Amino acid sequence: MNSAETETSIPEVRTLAERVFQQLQDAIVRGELAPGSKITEPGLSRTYGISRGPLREAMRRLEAHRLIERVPHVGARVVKLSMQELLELFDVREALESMAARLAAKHMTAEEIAGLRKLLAMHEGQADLRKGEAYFQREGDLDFHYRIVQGSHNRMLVNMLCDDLYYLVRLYRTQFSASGSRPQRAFVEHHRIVDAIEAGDAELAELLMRRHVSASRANVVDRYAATLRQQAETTS
Amino acid sequence: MNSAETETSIPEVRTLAERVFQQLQDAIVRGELAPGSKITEPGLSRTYGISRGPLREAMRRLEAHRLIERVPHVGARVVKLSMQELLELFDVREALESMAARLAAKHMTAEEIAGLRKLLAMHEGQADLRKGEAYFQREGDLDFHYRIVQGSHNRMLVNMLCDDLYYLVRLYRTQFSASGSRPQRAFVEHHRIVDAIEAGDAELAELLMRRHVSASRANVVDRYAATLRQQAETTS
DNA sequence: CACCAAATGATTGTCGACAATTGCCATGAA
DNA sequence: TTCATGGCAATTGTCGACAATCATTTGGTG
Repeated sequence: MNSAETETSIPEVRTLAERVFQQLQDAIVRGELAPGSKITEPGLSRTYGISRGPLREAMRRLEAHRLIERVPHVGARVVKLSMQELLELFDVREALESMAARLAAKHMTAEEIAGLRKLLAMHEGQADLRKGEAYFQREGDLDFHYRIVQGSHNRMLVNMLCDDLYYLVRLYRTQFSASGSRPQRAFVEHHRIVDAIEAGDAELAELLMRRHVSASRANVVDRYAATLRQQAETTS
Repeated sequence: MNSAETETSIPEVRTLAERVFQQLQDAIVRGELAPGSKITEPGLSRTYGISRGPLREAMRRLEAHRLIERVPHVGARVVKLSMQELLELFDVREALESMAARLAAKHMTAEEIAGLRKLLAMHEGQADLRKGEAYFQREGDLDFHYRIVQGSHNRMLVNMLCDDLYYLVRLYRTQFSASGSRPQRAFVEHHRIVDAIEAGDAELAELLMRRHVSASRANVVDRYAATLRQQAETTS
């Protein structure tokens, strides 16, 4: 929610390790740290001007969030993502987010639903202005899913999806540089999901969210296949 | 799989932090560390005879696994579990394990299915010998679910359920001291799930696993209500 | 020329100490 | 008696240094 533009001006976070963790997380998600690149403790220690103690703590947290991979006595490297792992992530999201939609239909308050409608209206306005520009749509899509998850009022689910998996989702988007596409389709699906939630139809909300994520997965598969085809043409 | 009985004889784990992490994890899950009790770094440092460095690393991992809760500059304490959080855990398990069953029906090999059948047969043999003794059944139940998850061949799912959530499940079992009960019912459901997996019926396997976890959740709710009633009688 | 082995360099794991922040307790005033 | 305030002790956060481990390179040998 609150943008993380305040770099080093105000020590919003209490501890050094927390701050460097957020900085590293941002750097990885934005692609500033190349995927698969080896990151070394003394190097980052010099870069961020802190000791290795808090840095190790930050790296531990990055590992827990699956943003880096560590092997004892060898080192850590930014996670290198394969297509298979991306599909695995989609399966997990399908399971978790459909459950979130079901719970949201039960527990979401009227105010939350109203905010959701307002969000969708704003997204469509932006989409009308800039067709094709997918960036805002992508962030908006993420924001939509984010709110549904929070509407489940299940803290464990919220932690899993919003604190752990969504950074991975954003990472996949930057690394595969695959836009969301599916421009209008997704909007309609979003509206239908909100309709089901507003009607308190948990089963329907769950089913629609499931199809929504599944369609997104299928879209990624198609785009990936197209990319492979294009690469084959370029090579030949 | 491989029992963790080798305490300190062979340094099976390479790093000290890893070892003390497993020890602490075991101590928490077994209830040796009281839930909600404050754990202090110098105290554990003296107890396990290691420095605070690796100990902090172990505590970070425990925090990532949701076994302890930390607040900066204040300290850490063993997670204190409420009924609401237990129910939230069940919802997450229902979503994740039903997806695991669906994927298992698609990807499980013949050998894995055969091993699953063998496991069920062994469980029933044990159950015949000691009716009411729920411990082995509980561990066996956990083992059954464990294998289904692994049968999904989805590494992300396996990590989430087997490396993160199952320690929480075991912790809830020890802290609420609620046995599995549902003695025969669960066995039948397990068999039906394997039947669906063997038939390659992903939809059915998913549905059955979903009902299975949901029924287990309802059972926990009933037992909890009974406990509350009993406490009310004792107090009055 | 290819392959194996030891040494080297760097990186990770571990440790003890210092500084900063927090919570608690005693003391004093209203 | 109760509340606020100050100081004190304990714990956490951070740092630099040492030891253990691994990857690489260089030298030697078949």
